[in-house]
Amino acid sequence: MPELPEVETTRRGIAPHVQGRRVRAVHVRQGQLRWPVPDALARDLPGQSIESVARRAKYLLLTTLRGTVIIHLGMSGSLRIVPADAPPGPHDHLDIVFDDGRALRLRDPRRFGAVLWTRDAPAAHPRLSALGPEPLDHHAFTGAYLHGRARGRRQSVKSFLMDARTVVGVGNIYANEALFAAGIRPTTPAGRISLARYGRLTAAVRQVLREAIAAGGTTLRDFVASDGQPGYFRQRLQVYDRAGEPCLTCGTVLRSARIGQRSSFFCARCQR
DNA sequence: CAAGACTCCTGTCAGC
DNA sequence: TGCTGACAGGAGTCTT
Repeated sequence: MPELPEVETTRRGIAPHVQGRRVRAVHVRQGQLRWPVPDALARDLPGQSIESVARRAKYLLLTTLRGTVIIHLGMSGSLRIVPADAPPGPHDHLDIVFDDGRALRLRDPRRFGAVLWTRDAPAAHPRLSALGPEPLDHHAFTGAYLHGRARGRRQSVKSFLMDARTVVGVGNIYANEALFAAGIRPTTPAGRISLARYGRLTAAVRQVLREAIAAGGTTLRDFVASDGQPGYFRQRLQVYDRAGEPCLTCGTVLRSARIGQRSSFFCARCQR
């Protein structure tokens, strides 16, 4: 169930096997994902070469000269490179088969993911057009940006940070971790946080995401990279899923709370 | 308008 | 052992 680091890990894993390859066929075994897989995918993609494998927010973009495949992994999706004749498992919904006899295979038990196809510029696609800045873009994602956007908002800073219109890619794990790293209580109204603290928050978000990417992401249950390997950031989590355990900074017992229907974890001493 | 609840789906786990 | 309910890394859509 990927956030930005897991999607980026997936992107880096599949890119060398996919880039420059020509698509031979598209096999859709279960087309009822978040949205129906469009018929145009299997019609237009075969014969095309993959020019690049990019990421915008948590979307993967496989670009060709004729259009772009847009893939979202939802909560439970993963992509693997497999021999095209490998028998699919029960949740292996879609294969993109390449000219080297291998395939990019999407597995997604919960089917919250999506595979879309657009012939226009992907940035203009309705799913991508209203997204906020990339968190690793330090020109766009600044303390001043967050502070200005939060003005007058009573929403909790955690929900504000997880809203893709504010900034993309920060899901539940990394929102919890970044707020801990910045020393900010997740329940604080977004509009009541100073410019200086937002500066610290943007730095914390970038730091946490960079470290998680370097560790290959976080595996809680079923996330695997395209080579089947889990991510190793779990052992570095400071607060996520650690309610009742001691804070690794000060020893205070960590607390949990429900914020916007999402589990939240914090240290009442380190985060104020 | 902003903010919160609800929804999609399957798997897993705690508690009885 | 088996059943039930809560919950899970997302995010679009609906309601208040």
